[in-house]
Amino acid sequence: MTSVWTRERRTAKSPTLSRAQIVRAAVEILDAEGMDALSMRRLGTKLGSGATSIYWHVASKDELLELVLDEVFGEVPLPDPDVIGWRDAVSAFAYGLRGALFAHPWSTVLIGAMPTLGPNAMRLSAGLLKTFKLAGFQGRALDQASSTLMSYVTGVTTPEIAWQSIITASGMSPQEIATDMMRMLQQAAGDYPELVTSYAEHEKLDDGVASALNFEFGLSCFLDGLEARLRQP
Amino acid sequence: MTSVWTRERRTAKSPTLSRAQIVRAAVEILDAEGMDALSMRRLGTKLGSGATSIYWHVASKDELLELVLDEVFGEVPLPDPDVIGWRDAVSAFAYGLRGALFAHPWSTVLIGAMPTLGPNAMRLSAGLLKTFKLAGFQGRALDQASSTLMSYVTGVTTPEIAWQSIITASGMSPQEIATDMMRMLQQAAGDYPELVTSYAEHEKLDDGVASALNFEFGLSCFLDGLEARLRQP
DNA sequence: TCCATGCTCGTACGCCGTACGAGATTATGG
DNA sequence: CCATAATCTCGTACGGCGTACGAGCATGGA
Repeated sequence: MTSVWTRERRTAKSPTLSRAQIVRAAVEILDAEGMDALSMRRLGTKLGSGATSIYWHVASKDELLELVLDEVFGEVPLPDPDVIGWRDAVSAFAYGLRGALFAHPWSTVLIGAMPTLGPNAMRLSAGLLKTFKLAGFQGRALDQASSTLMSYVTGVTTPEIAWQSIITASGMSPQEIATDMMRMLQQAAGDYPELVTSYAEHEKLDDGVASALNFEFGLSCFLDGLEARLRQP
Repeated sequence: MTSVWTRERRTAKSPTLSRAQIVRAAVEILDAEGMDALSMRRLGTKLGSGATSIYWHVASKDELLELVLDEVFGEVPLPDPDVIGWRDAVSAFAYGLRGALFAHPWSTVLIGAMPTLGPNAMRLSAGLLKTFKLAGFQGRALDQASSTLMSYVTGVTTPEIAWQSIITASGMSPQEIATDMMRMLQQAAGDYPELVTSYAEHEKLDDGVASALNFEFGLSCFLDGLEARLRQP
């Protein structure tokens, strides 16, 4: 079979181990030490059980990762468009999703590697769909608007997180990084001047601030485009 | 050190093995059999050399993967905005990138996992920057427009590819898949009706067509938003 | 001829995911 | 209250992984 979500659950009511516990422990390890640190043995140890005991509750490590990813989606709040209007609701949702991904930086690599079909992911999709429907979208455009928005958020957040992870993992000072970057720009064939100025532009800001501005920029462009489409379909 | 791109190259002029060969062979394995099939031993065998010989040319498997990812970016054509205008150039670029990612479906998981700082990635960034500059963007907006566009393409392509990979990997008929999907939608708590109708909508089209329409939709929304921003900055 | 340098590769280490089946625990129903 | 079945745990083992290490080989300059 192909995914946790497309097969019936195991009955499972055990005192010592449960899916929920396993998933929670896995998230803790991931948050604390990242993907490489998560092994079934390690997880077993953390749960105070044998490594292979986990396999009764979960078919494989991949399946566990699907569960764990859906857990991240579970943290995303779903604002009510009836209260704050569709555009603010979409925007708030986007920021919420972005926040959840940042809170669990390992999640972005999972998104590319497996289906996002879990109940929490579906809750989000349904909520977003409802929001866009309220805005006035219908038919194919409705579907497209909501799936595009989701993809935009993950797409733009992914490299931000990758970038940040590299920096914190390398433990280098901003200055050292800048030196390396310059060396690289120089040695790149062609010596693109646009990139240098663009990088310099970037460096004037704190990384977090630059990220946020970037996110806001793309999001509002996209929403503007959507809104225009709403006026003349 | 943190990335292949931030350290000086090894001199390397060998008759029997070279970076280029290694990378090419790796891409072939990946294209033919996917990420899981790529191991250093396997790659060594394919190259007719010892597995560990590779390690003179490449510091680690991660580094190899960085090289391999940049190879994908190398396949993306960079249209000339002076000839076809900025908007068409951006659009053509977006489709080109999308095509390259589809041609190497393993590439999307790499994007989330490592820096994209290679010479080919930089060539693309620089070209895009030049295009947007010609369109009239400047300062921070210039940088934002181009990085957002890049992220949009990867973000929207990633789940499409993931979805497609799952389907082809499972080897199930479309009918079986539909059944599974319905089962899943039913068992999801709440039984979201929006999702069912949205899924039904989707099912009327060929998967490839639906993907393409979706991509075009988001892209043109985004470009509309950009264009509006160009008129009143 | 000898040596420095560039390059290959066999071996080995410590991990990994997980198949398997024997055992422990709990629930059932006679 | 016991027997049997279902549920759940886990030690062992297998094959494969990335790669550290150092001995070996080729080559070209002194």
